[in-house]
Amino acid sequence: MKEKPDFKKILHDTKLKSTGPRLAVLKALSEVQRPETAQVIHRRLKKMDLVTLYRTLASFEKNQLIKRIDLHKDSVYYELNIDHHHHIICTGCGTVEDFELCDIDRLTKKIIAKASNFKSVQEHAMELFGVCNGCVKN
Amino acid sequence: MKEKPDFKKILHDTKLKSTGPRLAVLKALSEVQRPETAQVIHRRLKKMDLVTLYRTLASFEKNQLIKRIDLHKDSVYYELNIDHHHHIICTGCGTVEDFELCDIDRLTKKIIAKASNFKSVQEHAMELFGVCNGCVKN
DNA sequence: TTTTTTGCAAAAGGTTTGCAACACG
DNA sequence: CGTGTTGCAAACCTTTTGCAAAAAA
Repeated sequence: MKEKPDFKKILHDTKLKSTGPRLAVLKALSEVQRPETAQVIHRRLKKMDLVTLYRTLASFEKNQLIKRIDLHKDSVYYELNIDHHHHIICTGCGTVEDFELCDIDRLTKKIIAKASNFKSVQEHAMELFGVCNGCVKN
Repeated sequence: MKEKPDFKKILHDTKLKSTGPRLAVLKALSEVQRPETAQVIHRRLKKMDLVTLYRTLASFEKNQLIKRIDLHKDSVYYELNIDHHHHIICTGCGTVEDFELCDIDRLTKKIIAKASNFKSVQEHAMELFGVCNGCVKN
Protein backbone atom coordinates (compact mmCIF):
# COMPACT_ATOMS: atom_id res chain seq x y z
CA MET A 1 0.00 0.00 0.00
CA LYS A 2 1.71 3.13 -1.22
CA GLU A 3 1.48 6.56 0.31
CA LYS A 4 -0.01 9.19 -1.91
CA PRO A 5 2.83 11.56 -2.77
CA ASP A 6 2.65 15.08 -1.37
CA PHE A 7 2.75 17.08 -4.56
CA LYS A 8 2.74 20.47 -2.85
CA LYS A 9 5.84 19.50 -0.98
CA ILE A 10 7.45 18.13 -4.10
CA LEU A 11 6.83 21.36 -5.97
CA HIS A 12 8.06 23.42 -3.06
CA ASP A 13 11.23 21.34 -2.76
CA THR A 14 11.81 21.84 -6.46
CA LYS A 15 11.41 25.60 -6.02
CA LEU A 16 8.41 25.66 -8.32
CA LYS A 17 5.33 27.54 -7.22
CA SER A 18 2.49 25.33 -6.19
CA THR A 19 -0.35 26.12 -8.58
CA GLY A 20 -3.58 24.49 -9.62
CA PRO A 21 -2.46 23.38 -13.07
CA ARG A 22 0.80 21.94 -11.79
CA LEU A 23 -0.88 19.96 -9.06
CA ALA A 24 -3.45 18.72 -11.55
CA VAL A 25 -0.77 17.48 -13.92
CA LEU A 26 1.14 15.70 -11.19
CA LYS A 27 -2.08 14.10 -9.99
CA ALA A 28 -3.05 13.04 -13.49
CA LEU A 29 0.34 11.51 -14.15
CA SER A 30 0.34 9.69 -10.84
CA GLU A 31 -3.05 8.17 -11.54
CA VAL A 32 -2.19 6.60 -14.87
CA GLN A 33 0.60 4.10 -14.68
CA ARG A 34 1.99 4.60 -18.14
CA PRO A 35 3.71 7.21 -20.30
CA GLU A 36 1.34 9.74 -21.83
CA THR A 37 1.39 12.54 -24.40
CA ALA A 38 0.39 16.11 -23.71
CA GLN A 39 -2.65 15.59 -25.90
CA VAL A 40 -3.85 12.58 -23.94
CA ILE A 41 -3.31 14.24 -20.60
CA HIS A 42 -5.20 17.22 -21.91
CA ARG A 43 -8.17 15.07 -22.76
CA ARG A 44 -8.50 14.25 -19.09
CA LEU A 45 -7.73 17.77 -17.91
CA LYS A 46 -10.12 19.62 -20.18
CA LYS A 47 -10.12 22.64 -17.94
CA MET A 48 -6.47 23.33 -18.43
CA ASP A 49 -5.20 25.20 -21.41
CA LEU A 50 -3.09 23.01 -23.69
CA VAL A 51 -0.38 25.66 -23.82
CA THR A 52 -0.14 25.70 -20.06
CA LEU A 53 0.13 21.95 -20.12
CA TYR A 54 3.03 22.04 -22.56
CA ARG A 55 4.76 24.64 -20.45
CA THR A 56 4.13 22.67 -17.30
CA LEU A 57 5.53 19.49 -18.80
CA ALA A 58 8.60 21.32 -20.10
CA SER A 59 9.25 22.79 -16.69
CA PHE A 60 8.73 19.45 -14.98
CA GLU A 61 11.10 17.77 -17.36
CA LYS A 62 13.78 20.35 -16.76
CA ASN A 63 13.38 19.85 -13.04
CA GLN A 64 13.41 16.09 -13.38
CA LEU A 65 9.96 15.63 -11.91
CA ILE A 66 8.98 13.75 -15.04
CA LYS A 67 10.89 11.70 -17.57
CA ARG A 68 10.58 11.82 -21.30
CA ILE A 69 10.01 8.38 -22.79
CA ASP A 70 10.56 7.57 -26.44
CA LEU A 71 8.13 4.87 -27.50
CA HIS A 72 8.96 5.33 -31.18
CA LYS A 73 5.56 6.78 -31.74
CA ASP A 74 4.20 10.03 -33.09
CA SER A 75 4.87 12.38 -30.22
CA VAL A 76 6.59 12.79 -26.88
CA TYR A 77 5.53 10.71 -23.89
CA TYR A 78 6.06 11.61 -20.24
CA GLU A 79 6.01 9.68 -17.03
CA LEU A 80 6.35 10.63 -13.39
CA ASN A 81 9.94 10.23 -12.32
CA ILE A 82 9.26 8.10 -9.27
CA ASP A 83 10.02 4.40 -8.96
CA HIS A 84 12.66 3.81 -11.55
CA HIS A 85 11.75 1.52 -14.44
CA HIS A 86 11.93 1.05 -18.19
CA HIS A 87 9.69 -0.27 -20.96
CA ILE A 88 9.34 -3.00 -23.52
CA ILE A 89 7.18 -1.77 -26.37
CA CYS A 90 5.40 -4.01 -28.85
CA THR A 91 6.12 -2.83 -32.36
CA GLY A 92 2.89 -4.49 -33.47
CA CYS A 93 0.18 -3.15 -31.20
CA GLY A 94 2.04 -0.63 -29.08
CA THR A 95 1.48 -2.41 -25.78
CA VAL A 96 3.93 -1.31 -23.11
CA GLU A 97 5.29 -3.48 -20.32
CA ASP A 98 7.53 -2.23 -17.53
CA PHE A 99 10.70 -3.72 -16.19
CA GLU A 100 12.98 -2.63 -13.37
CA LEU A 101 16.28 -4.32 -13.99
CA CYS A 102 18.73 -2.10 -15.82
CA ASP A 103 21.92 -2.34 -13.83
CA ILE A 104 22.67 1.21 -14.75
CA ASP A 105 25.20 2.03 -12.07
CA ARG A 106 27.56 -0.74 -13.01
CA LEU A 107 27.15 0.12 -16.66
CA THR A 108 27.58 3.90 -16.43
CA LYS A 109 30.65 3.47 -14.29
CA LYS A 110 32.31 1.49 -17.07
CA ILE A 111 31.08 3.82 -19.80
CA ILE A 112 32.15 6.98 -18.02
CA ALA A 113 35.59 5.52 -17.45
CA LYS A 114 36.02 5.32 -21.20
CA ALA A 115 34.16 8.45 -22.20
CA SER A 116 36.45 11.28 -23.13
CA ASN A 117 34.04 14.13 -22.66
CA PHE A 118 31.82 13.22 -19.70
CA LYS A 119 32.56 12.60 -16.06
CA SER A 120 29.05 11.87 -14.85
CA VAL A 121 25.58 11.00 -16.02
CA GLN A 122 22.33 12.44 -14.66
CA GLU A 123 19.77 10.45 -16.58
CA HIS A 124 19.41 7.51 -18.87
CA ALA A 125 16.88 6.16 -21.31
CA MET A 126 16.53 2.49 -22.03
CA GLU A 127 13.64 0.90 -23.88
CA LEU A 128 13.30 -2.42 -25.61
CA PHE A 129 11.27 -3.07 -28.73
CA GLY A 130 9.83 -6.45 -29.62
CA VAL A 131 6.69 -8.25 -30.63
CA CYS A 132 4.34 -9.20 -27.81
CA ASN A 133 2.93 -12.69 -27.42
CA GLY A 134 -0.44 -11.60 -28.71
CA CYS A 135 0.98 -10.12 -31.90
CA VAL A 136 3.32 -13.04 -32.56
CA LYS A 137 0.34 -15.30 -33.02
CA ASN A 138 -1.30 -13.12 -35.63
CA MET B 1 40.21 0.98 -43.09
CA LYS B 2 36.58 0.15 -43.61
CA GLU B 3 34.99 -1.16 -46.79
CA LYS B 4 32.40 1.10 -48.29
CA PRO B 5 29.06 -0.68 -47.81
CA ASP B 6 27.31 -1.91 -50.95
CA PHE B 7 24.02 -0.09 -50.65
CA LYS B 8 22.48 -1.65 -53.74
CA LYS B 9 23.01 -5.06 -52.29
CA ILE B 10 21.69 -3.97 -48.91
CA LEU B 11 18.52 -2.64 -50.50
CA HIS B 12 18.16 -5.75 -52.59
CA ASP B 13 18.60 -8.01 -49.59
CA THR B 14 15.94 -6.01 -47.79
CA LYS B 15 13.58 -6.42 -50.71
CA LEU B 16 13.41 -2.72 -51.31
CA LYS B 17 13.84 -1.43 -54.82
CA SER B 18 17.16 0.21 -55.45
CA THR B 19 16.32 3.79 -56.39
CA GLY B 20 18.17 7.06 -56.62
CA PRO B 21 16.66 8.68 -53.54
CA ARG B 22 17.20 5.60 -51.39
CA LEU B 23 20.82 5.24 -52.37
CA ALA B 24 21.35 8.94 -51.77
CA VAL B 25 19.91 8.71 -48.26
CA LEU B 26 22.03 5.70 -47.37
CA LYS B 27 25.12 7.42 -48.70
CA ALA B 28 24.32 10.62 -46.82
CA LEU B 29 23.78 8.76 -43.58
CA SER B 30 26.96 6.76 -44.00
CA GLU B 31 29.01 9.89 -44.55
CA VAL B 32 28.01 11.69 -41.39
CA GLN B 33 28.89 9.84 -38.26
CA ARG B 34 26.06 11.05 -36.11
CA PRO B 35 22.28 10.96 -35.77
CA GLU B 36 20.50 13.40 -38.04
CA THR B 37 17.00 14.73 -38.60
CA ALA B 38 15.10 14.58 -41.87
CA GLN B 39 15.41 18.34 -42.14
CA VAL B 40 19.20 18.28 -41.79
CA ILE B 41 19.61 15.44 -44.25
CA HIS B 42 17.40 17.35 -46.63
CA ARG B 43 19.67 20.36 -46.44
CA ARG B 44 22.42 18.22 -47.92
CA LEU B 45 20.17 16.44 -50.41
CA LYS B 46 18.46 19.48 -51.85
CA LYS B 47 17.48 17.61 -54.96
CA MET B 48 15.27 15.17 -53.12
CA ASP B 49 11.75 16.02 -52.17
CA LEU B 50 11.32 16.29 -48.41
CA VAL B 51 8.25 14.07 -48.55
CA THR B 52 10.20 11.36 -50.30
CA LEU B 53 12.85 11.67 -47.64
CA TYR B 54 10.31 11.17 -44.86
CA ARG B 55 8.88 8.16 -46.63
CA THR B 56 12.33 6.76 -47.26
CA LEU B 57 13.31 7.13 -43.62
CA ALA B 58 10.07 5.53 -42.46
CA SER B 59 10.60 2.60 -44.77
CA PHE B 60 14.24 2.22 -43.71
CA GLU B 61 13.25 2.31 -40.08
CA LYS B 62 10.64 -0.36 -40.58
CA ASN B 63 13.21 -2.52 -42.33
CA GLN B 64 15.80 -1.87 -39.64
CA LEU B 65 18.29 -0.26 -42.01
CA ILE B 66 18.31 2.78 -39.76
CA LYS B 67 17.71 3.31 -36.08
CA ARG B 68 15.68 6.04 -34.50
CA ILE B 69 17.62 7.87 -31.80
CA ASP B 70 15.98 10.03 -29.17
CA LEU B 71 18.33 12.83 -28.20
CA HIS B 72 15.64 14.65 -26.22
CA LYS B 73 15.59 17.34 -28.81
CA ASP B 74 13.00 18.89 -31.07
CA SER B 75 12.56 16.15 -33.63
CA VAL B 76 13.42 12.61 -34.60
CA TYR B 77 17.02 11.61 -35.30
CA TYR B 78 18.14 8.66 -37.39
CA GLU B 79 21.39 6.77 -37.76
CA LEU B 80 22.55 3.95 -39.99
CA ASN B 81 22.04 0.65 -38.25
CA ILE B 82 25.57 -0.65 -38.72
CA ASP B 83 28.19 -0.93 -35.98
CA HIS B 84 26.15 -1.05 -32.85
CA HIS B 85 26.61 1.81 -30.41
CA HIS B 86 24.80 4.23 -28.15
CA HIS B 87 25.11 7.87 -27.13
CA ILE B 88 25.84 10.18 -24.24
CA ILE B 89 24.19 13.52 -24.83
CA CYS B 90 25.16 16.75 -23.11
CA THR B 91 22.06 18.45 -21.76
CA GLY B 92 23.93 21.74 -21.88
CA CYS B 93 25.26 22.06 -25.39
CA GLY B 94 23.86 18.99 -27.12
CA THR B 95 27.22 17.37 -27.89
CA VAL B 96 26.93 13.67 -28.58
CA GLU B 97 29.56 11.06 -27.76
CA ASP B 98 29.30 7.40 -28.73
CA PHE B 99 29.90 4.34 -26.62
CA GLU B 100 29.78 0.68 -27.46
CA LEU B 101 29.38 -1.17 -24.22
CA CYS B 102 25.79 -1.99 -23.41
CA ASP B 103 25.83 -5.63 -22.47
CA ILE B 104 22.40 -5.99 -23.96
CA ASP B 105 22.31 -9.73 -24.42
CA ARG B 106 22.92 -10.54 -20.80
CA LEU B 107 20.41 -7.88 -19.80
CA THR B 108 17.61 -8.79 -22.19
CA LYS B 109 17.90 -12.43 -21.26
CA LYS B 110 17.16 -11.56 -17.66
CA ILE B 111 14.42 -9.11 -18.54
CA ILE B 112 12.67 -11.44 -20.94
CA ALA B 113 12.72 -14.18 -18.33
CA LYS B 114 10.62 -11.96 -16.10
CA ALA B 115 8.48 -10.27 -18.75
CA SER B 116 4.98 -11.65 -18.91
CA ASN B 117 4.11 -10.53 -22.39
CA PHE B 118 7.28 -10.79 -24.47
CA LYS B 119 9.46 -13.71 -25.47
CA SER B 120 12.04 -11.84 -27.52
CA VAL B 121 13.38 -8.41 -28.27
CA GLN B 122 14.35 -7.09 -31.70
CA GLU B 123 15.75 -3.69 -30.83
CA HIS B 124 16.78 -1.57 -27.95
CA ALA B 125 17.40 2.08 -27.26
CA MET B 126 19.83 3.27 -24.64
CA GLU B 127 21.09 6.79 -24.28
CA LEU B 128 22.71 8.59 -21.38
CA PHE B 129 22.24 12.25 -20.52
CA GLY B 130 24.79 14.27 -18.65
CA VAL B 131 26.79 17.49 -18.68
CA CYS B 132 29.97 17.42 -20.74
CA ASN B 133 33.30 18.59 -19.38
CA GLY B 134 33.10 21.82 -21.34
CA CYS B 135 29.67 22.72 -19.98
CA VAL B 136 30.56 21.78 -16.39
CA LYS B 137 33.15 24.54 -16.28
CA ASN B 138 30.77 27.28 -17.39
C1' DT C 1 4.08 44.07 -4.13
C1' DT C 2 7.02 41.69 -7.06
C1' DT C 3 7.75 37.95 -9.87
C1' DT C 4 6.15 33.93 -11.83
C1' DT C 5 2.47 31.62 -14.03
C1' DT C 6 -1.65 31.29 -16.78
C1' DG C 7 -4.84 31.79 -20.81
C1' DC C 8 -5.88 33.15 -25.33
C1' DA C 9 -4.84 34.01 -30.15
C1' DA C 10 -1.93 33.22 -33.50
C1' DA C 11 1.95 31.25 -35.79
C1' DA C 12 5.53 28.09 -36.62
C1' DG C 13 7.50 23.74 -37.59
C1' DG C 14 7.65 19.09 -38.53
C1' DT C 15 5.30 15.34 -40.65
C1' DT C 16 1.55 13.04 -43.28
C1' DT C 17 -1.89 12.28 -47.08
C1' DG C 18 -3.85 12.00 -51.81
C1' DC C 19 -3.12 11.51 -56.33
C1' DA C 20 -1.00 11.37 -60.86
C1' DA C 21 3.37 10.55 -63.22
C1' DC C 22 7.36 7.69 -63.20
C1' DA C 23 10.79 3.93 -62.79
C1' DC C 24 12.52 -0.42 -61.11
C1' DG C 25 12.72 -5.30 -61.91
C1' DC D 1 4.04 -4.66 -67.96
C1' DG D 2 2.73 -4.38 -63.16
C1' DT D 3 3.59 -2.80 -58.80
C1' DG D 4 6.13 -0.01 -55.87
C1' DT D 5 8.13 4.69 -55.67
C1' DT D 6 8.43 9.58 -56.40
C1' DG D 7 7.04 14.56 -56.59
C1' DC D 8 3.96 18.18 -55.80
C1' DA D 9 0.28 20.57 -53.37
C1' DA D 10 -2.11 20.80 -49.58
C1' DA D 11 -3.52 19.55 -45.12
C1' DC D 12 -2.68 18.15 -40.42
C1' DC D 13 -1.18 18.11 -35.86
C1' DT D 14 1.85 19.03 -32.33
C1' DT D 15 4.37 22.45 -30.17
C1' DT D 16 6.01 27.35 -29.57
C1' DT D 17 5.70 32.46 -29.04
C1' DG D 18 3.91 37.04 -27.51
C1' DC D 19 1.37 39.57 -24.54
C1' DA D 20 -1.90 41.01 -21.03
C1' DA D 21 -4.47 39.33 -16.95
C1' DA D 22 -4.23 36.56 -12.77
C1' DA D 23 -2.10 34.24 -8.93
C1' DA D 24 1.59 32.76 -5.75
C1' DA D 25 4.88 33.93 -2.12
